[in-house]
Amino acid sequence: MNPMPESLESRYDHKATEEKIYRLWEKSGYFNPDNLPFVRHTSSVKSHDAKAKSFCIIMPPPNANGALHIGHAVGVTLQDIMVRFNRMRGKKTLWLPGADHAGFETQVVFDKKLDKEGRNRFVMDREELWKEIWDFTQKNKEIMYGQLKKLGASCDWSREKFTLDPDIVKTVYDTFEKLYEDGLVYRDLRVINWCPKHRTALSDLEVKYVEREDPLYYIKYGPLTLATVRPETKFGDTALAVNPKDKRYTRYVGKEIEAKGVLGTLKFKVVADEAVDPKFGTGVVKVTPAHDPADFEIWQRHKNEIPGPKIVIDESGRLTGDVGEFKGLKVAEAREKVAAKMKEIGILEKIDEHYTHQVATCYKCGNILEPLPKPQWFIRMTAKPQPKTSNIQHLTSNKSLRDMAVEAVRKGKIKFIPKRIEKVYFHWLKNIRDWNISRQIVWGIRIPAYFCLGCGEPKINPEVKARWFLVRHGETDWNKEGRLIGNSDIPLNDMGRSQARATAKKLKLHNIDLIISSPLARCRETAEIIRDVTGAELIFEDRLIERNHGKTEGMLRKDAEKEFGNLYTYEPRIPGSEGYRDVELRAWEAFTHHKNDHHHKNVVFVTHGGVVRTLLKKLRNWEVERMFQNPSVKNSEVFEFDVLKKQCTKCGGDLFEQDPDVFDTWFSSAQWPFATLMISRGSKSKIKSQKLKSDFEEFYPTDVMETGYDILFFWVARMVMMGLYRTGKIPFKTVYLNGLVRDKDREKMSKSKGNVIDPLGVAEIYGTDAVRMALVVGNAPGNDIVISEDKIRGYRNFATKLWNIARFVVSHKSATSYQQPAASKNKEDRENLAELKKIKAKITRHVERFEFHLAAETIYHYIWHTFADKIIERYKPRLRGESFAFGAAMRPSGHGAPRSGASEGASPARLLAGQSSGSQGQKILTDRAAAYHTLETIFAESLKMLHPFMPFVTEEIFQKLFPGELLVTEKW
RNA sequence: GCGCGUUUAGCUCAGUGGCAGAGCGCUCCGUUCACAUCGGAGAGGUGGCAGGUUCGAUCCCUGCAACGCGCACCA
Repeated sequence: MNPMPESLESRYDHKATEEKIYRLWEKSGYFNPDNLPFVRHTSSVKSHDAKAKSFCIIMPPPNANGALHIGHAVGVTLQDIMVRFNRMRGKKTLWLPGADHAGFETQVVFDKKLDKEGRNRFVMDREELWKEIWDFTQKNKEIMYGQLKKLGASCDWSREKFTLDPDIVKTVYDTFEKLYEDGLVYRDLRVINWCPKHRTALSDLEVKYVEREDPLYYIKYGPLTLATVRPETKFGDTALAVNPKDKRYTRYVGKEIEAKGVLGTLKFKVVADEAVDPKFGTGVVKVTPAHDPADFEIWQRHKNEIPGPKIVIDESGRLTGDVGEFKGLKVAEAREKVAAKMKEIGILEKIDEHYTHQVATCYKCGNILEPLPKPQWFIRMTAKPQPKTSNIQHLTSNKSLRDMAVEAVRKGKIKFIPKRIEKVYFHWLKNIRDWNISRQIVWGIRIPAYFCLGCGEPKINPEVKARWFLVRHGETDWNKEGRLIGNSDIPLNDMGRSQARATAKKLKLHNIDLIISSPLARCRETAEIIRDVTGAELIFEDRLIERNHGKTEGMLRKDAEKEFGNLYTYEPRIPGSEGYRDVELRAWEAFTHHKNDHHHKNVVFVTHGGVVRTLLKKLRNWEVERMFQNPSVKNSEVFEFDVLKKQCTKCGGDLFEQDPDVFDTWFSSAQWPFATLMISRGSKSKIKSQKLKSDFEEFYPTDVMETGYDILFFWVARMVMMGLYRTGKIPFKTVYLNGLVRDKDREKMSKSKGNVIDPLGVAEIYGTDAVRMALVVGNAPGNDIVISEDKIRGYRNFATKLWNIARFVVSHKSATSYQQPAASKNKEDRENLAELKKIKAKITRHVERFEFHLAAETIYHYIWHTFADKIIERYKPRLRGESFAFGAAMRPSGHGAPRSGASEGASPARLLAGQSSGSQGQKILTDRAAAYHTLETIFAESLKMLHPFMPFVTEEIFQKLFPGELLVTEKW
């Protein structure tokens, strides 16, 4: 027998309740599918048993770079509805939570933070910056998880994953390696989308085209005239092109024409290419392969005829190279000045001032993107795998990634809700191009590509045996003053010591075993600081001392230069000095000697600027000129090399340098469904011996992927590709796409517009349940969601209504346990229970069909306008024992009495003495019990049906009504 | 240019081949024992426009318009 229910407070206090209830759920452990109990059958209302035994949703990991917004709340609510519903139906239900490091997005957020602090990542040390962002995301992650709990997310926290967890990173590396082995990933020089502000490449998806009106310049090129909006790229022109069918220009094709240019006379060859539209402009285009993707392709088609990319714009969007007086100007300034100059020298024929076109901009900062030629890693979307090794057994499919993704949906293995999204999906895949996955930022998963120092051959995901570092000593006073220091024993100054400490701290992350240092004071001190911080062994090596400057030692560099000319020569020039050749000889001898002895250790060489230079030359196989062109080594600067277990297959070298770039976050996100589930939980032998299924076997393919339609291409399509590629199976069976949340004026919410609704803020005011309900009702799949505080308030009122219904029901509760009552013979009871059954079937159907908005509205209406307004009102007389006095509902038969007699002490205060004796009194009593039980059954079922939508208030009431029971695992 | 979506009450949105729905807002009435964070009653829609299919269309088809979105592009 359960204890008597507590009476309810007069008001529902969501603040006190929500936290308490979430703790109760967590304590039960039922969010972890491994702990789920056998489902009890407590209801007289039948529901069909679920056929499938498990149910799994992988939560789209929110970005760990800020608080959750209302869009997250939509997703969390919809997923939680599905998860709670399926759990209540007895399925082994897993909802796996996580967080995304969100490479570029987080980098941008962090850049802004740095900017506010007057800092800038481009001058920061990689490791230092990484550590800071790591701390930043970890902090955000914890806040975010707290927010998910506040939203009632019933996910399994024991399986929580972060996209930078080592096991996830390993999976991502393995995928990259497999792609490489299958010939589906390659590194190539292409003209890519470059954001000059963020200084990184972007994928095609991250480009936002905006319409702009710009002048269209008609420029005379010798006998021809062409139109361009970018006269400033003229310096990078390497040819002219016309359409092969354009008769006007046939006679020029293959010929070289001479043209007057801003910087003098130019000669260009004219090529014929289909890409040129004869109807646009004059039908002649200039070919600028370095700064226009289309021109780059024209060049590739005419490689033998015309010169390749000639770079005239740099990474910050300024003119560079052979551009005369325009050097250093930003693109926009240069455009005007070049145009003015053209006009001046009479080659500007005319200007169409109102030419509208689409301009590629950065989707984050809105700056105009600069097409630049850069070698990047690309994934082939439309090519079949071509394994590098002859062993093709490991191939999961012989189809291109694109074709796999198309087929899975075409064959109906993956269903989209709403269905119309399929068309968009197919259309995108049809036109897809190779995916640039390199990003020139620090925050992310660093690409596991190592380039052989000897020959440049890449090695993917190799085993690293040891890391070797070249470090220049910290600053000395002579450095500061600009004096040449060779073998003089000048100590570090304060700055030098602090530089050395910073470097030491960084090196500590790499578990240094050995420090090999030049014995000169400035190196010795630096090395000792590194030793003290890292605890590594320190030895000295005479062959690492600085170049002997001979007569110039101790002189100010400018004075020395004045007197002796160029100081930086391969052969000795200054009396008594060494040339770089001499330094190179002895330094390389020392390096190889120690490498033989210590190749398995992590080693730091502490040495001098000149020595580092010569070592870099040898290591990187530079020509002599390249060594001198390269900027000089800064005090305490570090160069890292990796010693790989296996030698380079091409040249036999074992020293490599890792690609500094990181992956596009979506590359790792694309692997999220299987990466999170492939992680071994407990020992494999345990799983094997107990014949337990691993998470991957149990839950993959997952059931539903619920996310916003705005990341259909970014994420969903790529998950399908990567899932199929790695596992041979689809990652999920159904994709449910929700809309974007808009404000009352249908504006997209954004921080900059200031129209954001903070879901946690309004939850604090109106309760989480009200927010969830407001986000679900009227929210058809794929349609944008309009939310207002009024609507939330409306559902807060509903929670209050529910609470008051509970107060009424509980106040009539007898000392009965919650058991299945015998069927009431009372017509009214039977009719109401029959209607309840219908409503339940309807709601079940709606939820199964992902029509959550309809399910929510149905239960809302049933509870308020049927149960509360009609049923309760009609039952009031019976509950008061008045029904017989009016000869109402119940037939004069006692058979309908529920098994669990509800007589003694039932609703004590309301039992009037006169009615509790005699046969008439008995009938009244049994009718009251039947009425109550019907009411309680309907209410309990209503609570269940509402629970996925409004979990907190329903659980709280359930606790009061049936102390000791848990609604969260009640049988649906 | 190609494609997609939307157009229903004052506002924001659901839904259905057969008397048109919700929330909020509005009007009137009501604080008696679940509930004023409420209850009761009510006003309010030629369902964008024009055709077609049908016994019957808000729903299906065609065209148009307005708004929104996605994709692709030529300098």
